[in-house]
Amino acid sequence: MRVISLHDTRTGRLQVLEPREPGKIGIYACGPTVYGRIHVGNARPFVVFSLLKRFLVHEGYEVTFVANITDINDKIYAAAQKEGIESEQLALSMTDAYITDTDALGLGRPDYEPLASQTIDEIIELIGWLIERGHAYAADGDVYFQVRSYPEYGELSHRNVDDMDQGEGIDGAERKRDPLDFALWKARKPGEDTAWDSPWGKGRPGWHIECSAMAEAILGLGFEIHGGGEDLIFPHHENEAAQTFAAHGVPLARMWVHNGMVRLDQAKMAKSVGNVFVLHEALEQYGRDALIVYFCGGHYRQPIEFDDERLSEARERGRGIAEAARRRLEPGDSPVWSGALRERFFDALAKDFNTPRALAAVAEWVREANRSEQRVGDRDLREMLGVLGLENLLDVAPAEIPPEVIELRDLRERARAEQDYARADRLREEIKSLGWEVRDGPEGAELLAVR
RNA sequence: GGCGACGUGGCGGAGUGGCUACGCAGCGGCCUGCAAAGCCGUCUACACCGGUUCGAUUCCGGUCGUCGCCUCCA
Repeated sequence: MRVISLHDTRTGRLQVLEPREPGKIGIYACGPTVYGRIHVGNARPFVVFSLLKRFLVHEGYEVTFVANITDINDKIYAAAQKEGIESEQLALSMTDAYITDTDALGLGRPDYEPLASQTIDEIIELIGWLIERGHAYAADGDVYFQVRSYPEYGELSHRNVDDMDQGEGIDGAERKRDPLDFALWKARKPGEDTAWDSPWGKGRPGWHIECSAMAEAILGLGFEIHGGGEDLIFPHHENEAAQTFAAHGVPLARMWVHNGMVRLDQAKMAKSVGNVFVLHEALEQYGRDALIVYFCGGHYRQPIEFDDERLSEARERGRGIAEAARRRLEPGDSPVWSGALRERFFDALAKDFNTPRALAAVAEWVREANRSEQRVGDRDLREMLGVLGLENLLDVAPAEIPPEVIELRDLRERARAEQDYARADRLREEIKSLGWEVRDGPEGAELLAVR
């Protein structure tokens, strides 16, 4: 097993991955709040942590990957009301859409995808602990976490409680003992069409508590990797960390790993900014291969710009790999030169999951194969690409060529043999108009479907 | 204002105290009737100003700029 390290937000440095139990890793990555179709930005953590899991599995770990779905939230109420439907119905349909959209990424599903609405008992229990330990208080059916009762608050996001701009007139302000306090439980408000019974009356969980509860319920305490977009560091993850430690005296997670933002026009892609590109349209336009290559083309912690040039380039890179598979690869063991590149690939991933470096090793592998005189065994490349979810690039299905295209190809071959190149070129154009490209090679003319 | 990250060749994007990243595009060449694909070569960068050092793109300080969080947010 390689030594694997990742950048931990809390300590601000690379940290060696050390499991609680040898050989086992738990990953919890915050998923979306389902009140609309997800956008490319939402897809990044899904991709990053799905691929990280693949890598850890490849390295021999038994990995449990949890990605929650937040289906109770103010935004859901608001969006449902606007559409004139029940919030439960909206959450349900958007959850379905989320599954469909992320399925299309072709990376499989996380091992668990818990819903906030199905973790209410655990949430209530956790809040109970917090009250009992003096870290939370009930007020008129709401329950708040008392930030100043927890001295470590701010540890994850590296901020000082006293430095924060506080006390904006947000709801519940008059019930809070301190503007810093945040809601664990919110009493039902008029217009809200879902609510659950609790010791504090009918209501629903606040935003952060559900993740603490779901993560603990599935992965237990002190699991290895808690992840998500870096915009969640504060307050979401800070609050999660605080709640769990305050309730149990044990850290929620050992390591906090955050991905950078996807940007559109130099600004964070976000529904609130209004500059979103929805995932399913990106998938239709560029294909999942291009999307995956695009995400892997930048280090997960850096921001990446979403634009046509970058996506087209990613598609081109994917095409190049598939092209090599078509013309040079065959099933079987890879040549000796492959070993060093394979090592470079996995070493790159072991050191803070450096996918751009890993992709560089792939590129060199492909070039090496292309310059080979004979066919090359694809085993190592398949193994490498498999970790990035791109092994399908190697499975080039021989296309079904329509008879009329073959006929034109034969006519062209005859014209070429007769050195009637003008005719041959016309025939090529004709073939092209039918969606096929002719490539003349030593073994005759090949036909390729134009993508 | 506070905290954090970043500024690399035409465009992206890694990385390192001294040694070719890599990709895409361009250009030249090989191959080829032409084209495409592929291969070879080429374009040799590290915001600015100081400092440390035999030597800094890489370490330290400052300046300028960009972005993220501090309120919902992947």
